[in-house]
Amino acid sequence: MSTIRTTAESPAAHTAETPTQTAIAQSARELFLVNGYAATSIRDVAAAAKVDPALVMRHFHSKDELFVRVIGFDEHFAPQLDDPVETIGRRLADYLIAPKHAELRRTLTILVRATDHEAVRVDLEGTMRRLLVDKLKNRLTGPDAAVRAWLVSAQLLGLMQSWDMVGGDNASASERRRVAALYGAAIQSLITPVG
Amino acid sequence: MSTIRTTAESPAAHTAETPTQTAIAQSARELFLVNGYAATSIRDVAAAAKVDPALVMRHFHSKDELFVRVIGFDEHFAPQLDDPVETIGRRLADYLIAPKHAELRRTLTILVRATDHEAVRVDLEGTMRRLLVDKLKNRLTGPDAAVRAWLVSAQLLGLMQSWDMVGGDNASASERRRVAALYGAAIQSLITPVG
DNA sequence: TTCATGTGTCAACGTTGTTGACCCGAAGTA
DNA sequence: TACTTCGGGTCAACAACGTTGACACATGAA
Repeated sequence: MSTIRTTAESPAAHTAETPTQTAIAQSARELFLVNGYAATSIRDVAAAAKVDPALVMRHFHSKDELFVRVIGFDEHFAPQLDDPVETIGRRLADYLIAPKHAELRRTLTILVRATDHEAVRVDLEGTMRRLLVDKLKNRLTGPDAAVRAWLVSAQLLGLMQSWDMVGGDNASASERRRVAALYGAAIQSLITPVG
Repeated sequence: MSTIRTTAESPAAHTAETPTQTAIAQSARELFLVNGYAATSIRDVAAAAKVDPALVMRHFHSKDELFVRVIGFDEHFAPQLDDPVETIGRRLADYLIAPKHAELRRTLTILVRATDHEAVRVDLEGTMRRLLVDKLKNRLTGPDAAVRAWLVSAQLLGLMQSWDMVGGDNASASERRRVAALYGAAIQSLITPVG
């Protein structure tokens, strides 16, 4: 957990405006990433940002909205999707599994876990479509391009879920390579099917 | 939603003992499946079962424990795992996507969504290992059998998550066939890898 | 009888997300 | 100048939540 760092370029810094809003957004992102959605209260966020709990509501309207505004991830998938189609699967798996992308993994894991709340579910669906599915769809040839792109995003979300459950971040470099090779091939089978 | 039915053979009926416990368990399962974890309160469950809220706690100790006891799924994967290894991927995809297995899909979806709570996460990991990963692992030949079995379970959970997000239960029969063929092949690429 | 045990009831606790009334200083307008 | 408007910020309270402890009652064992 302590390896998670909220960088200066995190989405929180982009969407907030006043210093107070920025402080709330950063505190919220840190607490959500470490403790998850349910275990983070608005009062916790307010205390960490040293503001009144009601002020958090004034600026972000609800816990759902605060979470969605602050837990976004941006443009992480774009570079891999510009690869030659034959290698996109492996590149996506490599990227998601790389030690340096622990914060992205954590973000996706926390996001999936919060989908019990409809607003989060809608946001995650939209973000995955915008950042991954729509772009990937345009690179695909052959039938069912849209369905195949969706199934790739399903694979990625499933990997994040299980990766965290089995403590994947403790895996050795060689284990990571094997997972990347295996899961990359499984993704690739949707990008360039043999049938 | 209204298509979900809690059958007489649901796990709730097996683990409960007294009539009161059975009534609580059945009400809880129905409400959790329809409304999800967060949107179902213990008071809701108690009202549906016509008992005192405190009695729910007496019998099930906490909301987490109630959820885990009541939302289990049993032996759904066993038949497919006895297939010839060459067809397990397609069979798993077919099974999960079949209209008649809507309650299993709903169960898995709700379970994944509740993994924000650690007790649920631990239970889901254990159940997937017991019902799928350990059995599948023994059928696999070649290197990394355990890792490959885990990645298959990751694929299945991911499919459930995305299937619900895009409203898969409204898909036509031909769309289901295409998804089953495509995703089945992706699963199969982990069961019998080419490399 | 007496004791223990398990079922069920009731009122309350502490915490949660959320709201409405209020205060204040800055900015605009007459 | 005086007056209004508006957004930032504070405070106390609300209803709902998961959970607990004290209590009542029945059954069966000793």
